[in-house]
Amino acid sequence: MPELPEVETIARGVDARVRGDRIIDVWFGTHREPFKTPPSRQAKALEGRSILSVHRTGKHIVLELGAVQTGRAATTPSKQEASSADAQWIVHLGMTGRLLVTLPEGPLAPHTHARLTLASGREIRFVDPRRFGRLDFRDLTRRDGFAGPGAEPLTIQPAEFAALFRHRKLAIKAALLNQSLLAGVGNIYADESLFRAGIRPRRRAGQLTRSELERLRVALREVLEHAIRLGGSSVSDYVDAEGVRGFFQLEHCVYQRTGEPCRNCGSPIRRIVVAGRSTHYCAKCQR
DNA sequence: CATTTCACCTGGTGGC
DNA sequence: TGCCACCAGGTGAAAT
Repeated sequence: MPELPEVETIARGVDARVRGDRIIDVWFGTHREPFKTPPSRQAKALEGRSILSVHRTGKHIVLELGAVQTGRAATTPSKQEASSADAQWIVHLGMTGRLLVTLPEGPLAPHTHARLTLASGREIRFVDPRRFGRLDFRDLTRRDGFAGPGAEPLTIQPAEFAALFRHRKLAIKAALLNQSLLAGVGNIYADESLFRAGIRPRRRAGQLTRSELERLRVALREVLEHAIRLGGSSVSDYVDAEGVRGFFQLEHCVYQRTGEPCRNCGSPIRRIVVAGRSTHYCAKCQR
């Protein structure tokens, strides 16, 4: 379901609701797929920890966690900085995952795999029908904090961006989807940014000119920033932490618009398959 | 090593 | 209505 703008929207919403709260109880479902770290170990490690902050890295949501508090429950939210976190809970939403902050009495959605009861009375829920999402606990006293290999598309500079694609023979669309190059770009924003930059998805990454690459870098950043402002794209059932849909799907120029007229020139949008994924483009506007 | 293909899951849609 | 093929926002292992 979620690419960078959707994950950013969710992370911001969750942060606003649970920052400074504390995890007092953890329930996990019985399906094994969502758990990178065994669920029994994750549950034990999460219980009692305070949530210092929540943020996005690539398509991952990272909860920065403070040490387990002993004795009486703290009633005042922690003022600690994320830098003092000694653990992280890392959530990847896969294709259909949702991370919701609800009240415990709220209706339980099918395919709910995790419920974290908080001291405030709220609850964090992870729901994922297809079970492609992943939940992972990381002990920062034993290893470094989570960081994917891919660069952040919102802040990468021109030279570094160009270097990612140099000498590569694969299609630029496939390269954009490779999370170890850029973190956070998925099928929607790969297609939309290539349209905005006027570049055909099948062009070989290493053959793009310097100016085409710079157009692509700027187009990608603008598309992602615009989508974040609109709360992401709700193609089928994506919702943010409050269950609210995004609006960027209304502004898609090519994604899932096969046969419809190009918003720029009117020619029909084409659908092809690149890197095993549906790919949409305008043959006239993209060269 | 770089690149491509496919399996992993459930659910929705559209054709017959 | 039922059955089936196909499609879906992702990724990582296996094959090439």
